[in-house]
Amino acid sequence: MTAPFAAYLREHSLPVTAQRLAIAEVLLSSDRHLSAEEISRDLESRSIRAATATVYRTLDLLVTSGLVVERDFGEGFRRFEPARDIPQHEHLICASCGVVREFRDERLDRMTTLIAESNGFTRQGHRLEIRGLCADCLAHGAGERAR
Amino acid sequence: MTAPFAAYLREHSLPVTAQRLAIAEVLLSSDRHLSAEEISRDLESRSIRAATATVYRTLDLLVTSGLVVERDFGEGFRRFEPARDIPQHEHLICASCGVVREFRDERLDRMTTLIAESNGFTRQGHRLEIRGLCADCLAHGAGERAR
DNA sequence: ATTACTGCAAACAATTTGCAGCGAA
DNA sequence: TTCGCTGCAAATTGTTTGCAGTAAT
Repeated sequence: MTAPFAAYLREHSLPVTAQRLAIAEVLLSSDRHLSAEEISRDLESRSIRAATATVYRTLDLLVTSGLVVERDFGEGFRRFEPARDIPQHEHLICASCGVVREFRDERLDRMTTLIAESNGFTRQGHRLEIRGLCADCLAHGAGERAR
Repeated sequence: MTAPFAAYLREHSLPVTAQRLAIAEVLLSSDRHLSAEEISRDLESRSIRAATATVYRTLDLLVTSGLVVERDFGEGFRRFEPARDIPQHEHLICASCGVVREFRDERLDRMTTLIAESNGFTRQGHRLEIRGLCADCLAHGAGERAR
């Protein structure tokens, strides 16, 4: 899981350290959108120690390497997810429990390009978030991780 | 411009103070998406003094009153815009100069509702942002207010 | 008179930075 | 060895909160 990151580091003659690999491992093997704090906690639970600053510095590296993408769901902090192979996708966020579901819709690229053009802009990218209630939260009562 | 806010305050038996009116005036008469700091600076330039805390506390009031909406463009701080009468609109943001242009597209409501449903979610709302270069920045060289 | 507001400064949370010491290459 | 990394703590930034004093009702 961490091989591509190690490769990236070597290619750029940057030290391949235990902390960097551990952080990459946690994030790259996860299928969730993790915050810096969640990564720190995960490392702690695995009895791997890495200072907060190191986590942030490594996240920078992972983002510039292209292996990880940064997300901002307006929570007041950032989240990170493995880039995987999905070229562009959108997020469905449960307003109650916070679960994030990804989806892809081809129409959006075309649509946003047209909208941009009709406003005199040249499109570079877009971001769509849908908020709502997931099936679970709808079935059971109020959720927990609300915001 | 500040009349509806004064009305709101009176209806809720809350003091109508000079600071509150000044902050509402700055924001409600603006057609931009202002940050708390920009509002503070604007007040300063008009020689009106209001502490940062007061600006934030008044912004809370304006948002709960429904006269102002809060936005998060992932800049690390929030922006506020008068609610006006536009029920729902999206943002086109210039990646170079930061200018924000609003647009509306009816299809999005339907489209996002369907997408949510096909993923087992009940749609509550959505947010679409398109990033690109505005006509000006495209014509002239590199912009200034990049991020 | 009440009650809520205001400014100020301290408190906070997420993130960044400076620096001495440690560890890859 | 030589850089660059790491931990730690201090610094930053956007925002919130506690409190004594002040102003709106």
